[in-house]
Amino acid sequence: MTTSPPTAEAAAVPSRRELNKAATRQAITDAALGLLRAKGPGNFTAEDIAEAAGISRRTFFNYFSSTDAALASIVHGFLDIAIQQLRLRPADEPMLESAQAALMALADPKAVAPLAELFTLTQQSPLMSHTELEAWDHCRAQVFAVARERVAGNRGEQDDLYIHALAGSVISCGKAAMEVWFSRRGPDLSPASLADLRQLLIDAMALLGAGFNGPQLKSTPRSPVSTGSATPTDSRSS
Amino acid sequence: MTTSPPTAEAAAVPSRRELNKAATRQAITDAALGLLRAKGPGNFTAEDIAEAAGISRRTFFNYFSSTDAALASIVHGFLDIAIQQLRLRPADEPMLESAQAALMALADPKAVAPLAELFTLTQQSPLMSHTELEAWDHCRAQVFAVARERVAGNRGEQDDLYIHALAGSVISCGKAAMEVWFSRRGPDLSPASLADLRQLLIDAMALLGAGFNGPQLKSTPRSPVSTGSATPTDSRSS
DNA sequence: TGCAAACTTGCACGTAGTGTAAAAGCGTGA
DNA sequence: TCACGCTTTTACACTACGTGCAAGTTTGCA
Repeated sequence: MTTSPPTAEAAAVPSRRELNKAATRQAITDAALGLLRAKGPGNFTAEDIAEAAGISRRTFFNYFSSTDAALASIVHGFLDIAIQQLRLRPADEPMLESAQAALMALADPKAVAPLAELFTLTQQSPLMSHTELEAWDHCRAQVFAVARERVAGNRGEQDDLYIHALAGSVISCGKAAMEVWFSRRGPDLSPASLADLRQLLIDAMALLGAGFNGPQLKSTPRSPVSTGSATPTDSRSS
Repeated sequence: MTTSPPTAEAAAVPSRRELNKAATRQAITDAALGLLRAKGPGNFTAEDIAEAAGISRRTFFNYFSSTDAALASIVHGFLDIAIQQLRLRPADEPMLESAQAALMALADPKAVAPLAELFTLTQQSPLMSHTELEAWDHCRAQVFAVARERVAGNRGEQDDLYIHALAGSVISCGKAAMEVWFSRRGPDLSPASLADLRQLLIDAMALLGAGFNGPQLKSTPRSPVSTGSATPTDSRSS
């Protein structure tokens, strides 16, 4: 078994180089998060991260274009989970349902834990905004791509507005749910808190699907209002 | 006319200092835009801008935190027009209608001209993304503030999600309309093009109000579809 | 084993952004 | 008109960022 030939699927057996790169990348983000914990946002340099990760400053910049980017990779990893799930949904499913289903994967301790910590650590200062906004926008672009694939071939001209607006709104609502959840529960990752997050994500998508009619939601945090007819909650994927 | 006393309304007669500051600020953005025209994005430094504006490098940084920020002030000025209009709308009007009405002010040559040029000049390169995203997010925060004022006093707890999601979606849809318009018409500021923009903004809000039902809009660019029935015009908000 | 490609590293360079203190400009009252 | 405070501009110095480059080192493969 001397390294299976890279015939078609190269993702199967990662070569030594790829493993090293992945390990280094991980070491950098770990070091960055550690320094964030220890010194607080904005109180450490790229050189500090490199030193903590056991690499040179120059190598750090080979992996990330800035210290912010190193931390934002956590956000990227988080959002990629949702995108990954979104791509698995059937193409004929309504986008909002697909989005809601994909977002459910985010209410998982493994997924949110790094993000929750990052968020609580950077909450007090707007030093994160730059790259974090870009991460969300990158996710928006992914949703846009998925949405366009689904409508592709039809006309692809008149639907531009629809796709752009839909992708942006879905992201905004997902972001809104995350923000409300963070502001409510802080770093709480208990099952009850995660259930709350799940409900917020469902409610946010329901608001979007209902065109924001009615100035306020009447549902208490746990009430089964939202999904009733619109959402595909029946999939016992838990 | 020896400088009317600054009794209560100080905005009436701007002092010499304020005029100077405003002029300097304007000179900087003009210089930045000029350099962008001449050299292209990313091919000039903060010192270049300062020199072109007739000030020192240090003074430039007293006004803007980066070269991007100087250019993004154009975006800020553009979006502030909409926010200004939004605050003038009656408080009992449904948010989506207020938003649509406010957005109409953007389809004005005076307002969009700087933005259109900025956009065409930076379109080819992602060098703008950083600060431009922040400008839109700042606008989102303003919309959020307006929305919260309208619902204030009721409960202000359960509606957090509603307000966050609404503000974000409104911005996303406005942004989508602008993007589609730019990609369609480029720097075209003709009346027909502006009418197209107006229609796109209306359609975007209509999509939002209709919960993105129906995978695609059937309306041709000029058809009077939008406001007629699709929008959440049932004013008596539940 | 040896070669080619990929990766890391140190060095140097220009630029970004900020603190500080002196200089210039502005407002005001005598 | 002048002199006194406050604000703004400016020059200088300094740290950190981000990148090009030319070595050195590791990995893949024959």
